[in-house]
Amino acid sequence: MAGLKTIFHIDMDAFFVSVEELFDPSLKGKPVVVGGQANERGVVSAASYAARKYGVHSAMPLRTAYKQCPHAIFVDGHPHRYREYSGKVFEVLNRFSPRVEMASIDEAYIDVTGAERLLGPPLVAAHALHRAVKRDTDLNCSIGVSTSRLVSKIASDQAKPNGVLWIMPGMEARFLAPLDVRKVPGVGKVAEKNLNAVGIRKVGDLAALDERFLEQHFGKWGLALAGKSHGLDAGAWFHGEVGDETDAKSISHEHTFNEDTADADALEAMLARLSGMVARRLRESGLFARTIQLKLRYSDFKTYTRAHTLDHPTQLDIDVLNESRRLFRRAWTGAPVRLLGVHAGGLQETEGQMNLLEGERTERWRKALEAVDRMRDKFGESSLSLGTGMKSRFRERVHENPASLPGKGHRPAKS
DNA sequence: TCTGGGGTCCTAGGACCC
DNA sequence: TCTGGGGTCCTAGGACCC
Repeated sequence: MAGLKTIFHIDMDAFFVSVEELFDPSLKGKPVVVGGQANERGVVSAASYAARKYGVHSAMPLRTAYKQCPHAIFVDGHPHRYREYSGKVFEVLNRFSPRVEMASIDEAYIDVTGAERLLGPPLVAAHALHRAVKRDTDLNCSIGVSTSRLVSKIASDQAKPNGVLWIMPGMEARFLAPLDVRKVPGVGKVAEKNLNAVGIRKVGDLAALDERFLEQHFGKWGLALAGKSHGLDAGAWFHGEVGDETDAKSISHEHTFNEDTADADALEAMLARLSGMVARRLRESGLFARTIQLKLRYSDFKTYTRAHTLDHPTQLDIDVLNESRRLFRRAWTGAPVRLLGVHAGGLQETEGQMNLLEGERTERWRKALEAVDRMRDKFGESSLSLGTGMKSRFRERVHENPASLPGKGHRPAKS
């Protein structure tokens, strides 16, 4: 048994709904749909168990959810609330092990290998954690315990709602065998169909196959799938120790219009807003983007992306906007647009080589924009805007002299 | 059914280089 | 003449996850 790990996967039950219930207890026990109003463009972010009885589930269009369950209560999402409670969950987990990894806002892994003397046997420790989460956050979760991330994640899913499931070392394959292949993380609708087409329905069917067969049919992905069917962390799932920091690979923002629009001014104003949001997050995380990508979706849902790699990586609104606007003007057919997106990739921590003039220009802009960021923090997102969406007199001033933006010496008194 | 928003990873072709 | 082989970067698209 030496070398075996003990990994917990903690998954919050109906997380967004449960947080909303804390703020409005009258929602408890009722069919609740979080994500938007019944007649809005959008999808279900989370559905209460009462709503799930009517076939409502996450990712379902809101209008469909309304048809399935007209008496459901539709609630707008509150991301800041979910982040706050996600932080509370993290604090509880962190008391049990320093090796914590929030895999998303509502799920986490912790590695408790070697903590048996401190926490007791795996199942005892898991139950203690389950109680601690409930006591400190007033939220239910489910916990899977095993020797791998993969099996623990599948186990927490099987334990729902509000349960704990331990798959003892050596029992992994037997636990997985009767489950549908769709339960394996990484197997979605398309992969499920492709696997079914060659007669594979259960994880046990996968495990019984020669892995060379899977590699021949499905390539690298198939080989990783063979490993997963035996309970191993394989492929992209095999990422180092629990809690290892990984650098962000991209930053993006996108917006779906309430109604499709072919109004060039409105589209470019949105492009300016999205570019500003992306650039701001680049500055906040101290990153520079090498590649800017535009995303364009038309009424028929056909989606196009156009990317360009810059000579000099940037974190400035003006550069992100200039590039995304150039890509937009080249790509847009003039037809009504459903969605616009701006994406920054090829992220790095320095801006690299630059000549003196460019360096000075960049530095002036960076300082000005940091001042704008601070202003927005104080007075709200709409207090200042740059680029297309900006009031024209303000735009002139900025273009002539970025240093004249509110900043040092011009800062209004503290409120 | 009429399909959000923020991500990650993978594939595949062409350019370009040695 | 009639076509190499690998490596890396760029771009576009798609599956998948929460």
